[in-house]
Amino acid sequence: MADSAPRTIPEATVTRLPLYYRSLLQVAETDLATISSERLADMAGMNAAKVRKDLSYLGSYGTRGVGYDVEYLLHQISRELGLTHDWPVAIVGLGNLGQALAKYAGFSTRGFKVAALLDADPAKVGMAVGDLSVEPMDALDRLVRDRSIAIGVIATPADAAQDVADALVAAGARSILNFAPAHVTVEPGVSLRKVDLATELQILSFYQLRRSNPSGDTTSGDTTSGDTTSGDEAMPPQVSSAQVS
Amino acid sequence: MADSAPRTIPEATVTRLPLYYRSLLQVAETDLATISSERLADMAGMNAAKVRKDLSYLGSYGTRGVGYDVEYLLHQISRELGLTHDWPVAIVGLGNLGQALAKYAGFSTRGFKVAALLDADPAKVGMAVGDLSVEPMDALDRLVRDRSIAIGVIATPADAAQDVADALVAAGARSILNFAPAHVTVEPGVSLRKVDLATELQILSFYQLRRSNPSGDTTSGDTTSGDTTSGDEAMPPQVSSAQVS
DNA sequence: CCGAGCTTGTGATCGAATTCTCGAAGTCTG
DNA sequence: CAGACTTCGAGAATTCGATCACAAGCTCGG
Repeated sequence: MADSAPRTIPEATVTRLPLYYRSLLQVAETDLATISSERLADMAGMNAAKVRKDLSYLGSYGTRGVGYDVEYLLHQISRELGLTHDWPVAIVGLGNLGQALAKYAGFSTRGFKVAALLDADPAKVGMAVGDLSVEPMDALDRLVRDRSIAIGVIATPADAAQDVADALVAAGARSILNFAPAHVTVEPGVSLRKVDLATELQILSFYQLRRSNPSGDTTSGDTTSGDTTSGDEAMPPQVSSAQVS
Repeated sequence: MADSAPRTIPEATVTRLPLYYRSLLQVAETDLATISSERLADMAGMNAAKVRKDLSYLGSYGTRGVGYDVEYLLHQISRELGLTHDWPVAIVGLGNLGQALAKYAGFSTRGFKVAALLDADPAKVGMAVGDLSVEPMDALDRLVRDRSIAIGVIATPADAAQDVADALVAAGARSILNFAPAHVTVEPGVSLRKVDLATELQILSFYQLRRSNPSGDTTSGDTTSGDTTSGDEAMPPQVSSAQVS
């Protein structure tokens, strides 16, 4: 038996596991007991070969000629992603975005639980958001400790992001998701991912511009409506890709 | 003279241009007129060689021994990204997230303008968010046409995402940013990017788990606090990476 | 129990992205 | 004006990810 399997899952695969997970959750609500790599690929917007290779990193969980057992695969992926219990998450910064995140239901149904809300603004402290109330920043250490928080979400303005990140790390958080449009650095051993709205839009803008205007001109006003079918010209259209922070 | 320069900017580079842009904006507010690739790399969380290679795809805009002229480079990048004028953006779905996005100030300062808000819920139609009011979905065609909207943002629940995407494309939008936790497909020629909160957290969770627990066990209750310094063991910590949709 | 038909798992291949390295080209000092 | 110093630009090498192709293994019908 033994785990001689090389436990090295490529990073690119890790980022796709949540997609498979989400698709499998959908399938699990139907009556299908098994799913083929091809069908799973369709659902996740992937191709079958990639799905199989990704899943093979977890182990040989499929059955040739049949496919993958949905429940079993779900279990394996959630085990791999550490979703068998809810992670407590702290949200720092309760402006528009922070409040929206705090109220976001999808959180709780996908392996996470909002366990603490913090804001530096005294006017916000004490405010109820969802079923939590906002705490002051100096409560961070205590909250992280008492509630076993390992993941922090930064939803502050850009200029506070680095300080908040430092505070989170100092308090013991080892994973940070940064929504602030600022680059923050953390010590090695702490995971950091970032989501930046403006960045995403700017990437879209790049391809949008190139589509209507192969050079780099910007004075051309509006997009000519009309031809909805053409346009597969030079740009890689539907891909989301990477940022480092 | 001529543009024999191969106008092929790698996709990975495109996703980083916004980061350079953001960093350069910061620099522009200081008195520094030029910046070296190394300093820019520091600011953006990158390494100098990558920055130089990325920028070289835009052209030879640097001066050896000196660095890059901040203003000039900003201009070139914003031209390349199509940020010299504001793109009108439509936001569909004004729940927590949609409202937060609509009010998000960073939008307007980075090349975009919220130009229309739509929601299928009659109870939300007419509601004022920021300085716009929410319109019904059947106004989509008209709004996209009249306001030259090319980019649509989906902030609906998952089960509405595909329909909204179809409607946006039919109305003439050619770029879509999807915040709903669902996979949507669009015809070739339409750009699609996705941002999924739960996905990001799950990726963090993966590495978090591996850090405290090199195998795949999940029954271990809480993260052992204490050793904040160790842990640079096997995981690639601070990288954000790609999803395809 | 055997052969036909699926579907997985994975070695091999291809291509893209990152990193390394160093010559070229500029500035600055004395 | 010469030589030391800085920094870019880009070829070369390497790493990483995606795709291909097919043998292995499973089920099912007869």
